[in-house]
Amino acid sequence: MKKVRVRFAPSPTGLLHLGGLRTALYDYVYAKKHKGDFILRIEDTDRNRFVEGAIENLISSLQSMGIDFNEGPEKDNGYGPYIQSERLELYRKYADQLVESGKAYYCFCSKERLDQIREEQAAKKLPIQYDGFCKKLTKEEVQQKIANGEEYVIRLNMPKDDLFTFNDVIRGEVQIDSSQVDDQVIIKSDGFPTYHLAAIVDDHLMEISHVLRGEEWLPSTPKHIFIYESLGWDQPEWVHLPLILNTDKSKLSKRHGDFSVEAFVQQGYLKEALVNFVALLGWHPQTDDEIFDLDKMIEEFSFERVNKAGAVFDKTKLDWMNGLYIRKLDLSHIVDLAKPFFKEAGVDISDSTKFEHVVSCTREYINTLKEAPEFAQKFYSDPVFTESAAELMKNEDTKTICSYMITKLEALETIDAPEAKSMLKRASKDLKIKGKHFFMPVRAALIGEEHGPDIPLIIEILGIEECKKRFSNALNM
RNA sequence: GAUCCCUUCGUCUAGUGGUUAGGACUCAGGAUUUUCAUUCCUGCAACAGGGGUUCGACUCCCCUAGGGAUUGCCA
Repeated sequence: MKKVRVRFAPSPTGLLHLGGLRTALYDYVYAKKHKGDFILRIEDTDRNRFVEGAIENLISSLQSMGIDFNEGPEKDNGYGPYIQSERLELYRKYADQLVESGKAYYCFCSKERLDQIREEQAAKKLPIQYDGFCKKLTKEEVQQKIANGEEYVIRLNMPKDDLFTFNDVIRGEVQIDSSQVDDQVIIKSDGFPTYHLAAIVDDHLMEISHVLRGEEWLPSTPKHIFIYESLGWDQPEWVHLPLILNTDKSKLSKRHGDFSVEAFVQQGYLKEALVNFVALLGWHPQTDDEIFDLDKMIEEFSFERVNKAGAVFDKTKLDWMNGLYIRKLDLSHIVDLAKPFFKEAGVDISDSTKFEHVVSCTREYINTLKEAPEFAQKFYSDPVFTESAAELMKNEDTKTICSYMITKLEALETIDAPEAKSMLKRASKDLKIKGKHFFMPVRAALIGEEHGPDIPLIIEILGIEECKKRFSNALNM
């Protein structure tokens, strides 16, 4: 069997988005599973859409998700360069070869003419295609026009009465009548190739075994097959992945919000959750397990378990899963990840022992790291009282409890949660105030809310001095 | 308009001729907890429709409908 070599080939036109992440993920786990190579190739053949810094961002986003490519820019394994704009001669060479063999031809049609024929075809409700006008040009005429400096493109000379039948790993046999396939431009007037030529040339030269790409490429696959055949090359396996959709079922796009990996990370989503969640959009392991890491996915991944239908991206479930990981992963790891969010919120977290306690407590309540500072605000600044908590403070019992607590705390040097717990127990007994009539006022006095974390834990986090301060403040309300 | 792809709870999905159609998220109820959150339990909720094939269809075939993608000198 041919060595597995798969590639993720994004265009540097922006940030890595969820769809790209999933494609890269499937590429990666498939390569890993079959001890193959995972190649990153940059498809920057559209100079107009190139975004400065996008290549670097794509690479860092991938790495931040734990997806490493073992071949690509800066990691040449003999198949480079891996950036298409550095491979222009190659595309030109094969385009010439296609022209030579009659599988492609020069076209000098103006944009105006193209627009016009499209308009006419639309009016007549015909398929919209190039009409082959320049196909009849003789070699001499072509030479003459080029010599005159006329702008040109090179188009594929698609057969018109053929049936393209190919096998898609996900969908099975797909048939497309060649009359439906346009004479696609493969070399643009600026001399750059289009995707259709560049991707095929590179996939062949880089010995790609499986082409994983979005389903939107399915209709143009005949063009690609035609190039393979015309050049006498063997086709790779076609693996068209189902689309990730917006809630309205349209292809996930920027118009509906920012679905970049970077944005999710900034919103406090964990790579474990993002990867896990996105993997499930179109793929499912054999078991009912939904929580898994990259290693387990490598073990279990197969194309047979990839779905055909598009998957709607549902943030609610991502939130749940993210919360799960926030609670499940090592505390120290979550503490590190939470730091930037607190810093950004302007919280002084220099007391690392306290901060660790705060995070340990806070993570039980949140689904994204971004929510953490707001929840933890009660541990770092004076409590903001809810209306009902403030009401509680006026209660006589509350005053009694607070004074009692202050006295008891004064006798202590340090306190931890178990000690606090027994102190509270004694207090409740001594004061003969029980259950929520005792605990609610205490919590309210300490954090300004009736509901929230375990009181002993709050006391431990706050420390003796802060507790005393808050109890006496409560006394004066 | 044309071509192609797709169609199980609201959403992600399991299911490959015989199942009480399973799981997860959401939602509702309950248990635990001084409270909230977590956790656990229970519940609500689906095979797009119509024809076949078959002793038997969610599963196979056809049609219809719906959705999506493509239809660029973007990828």
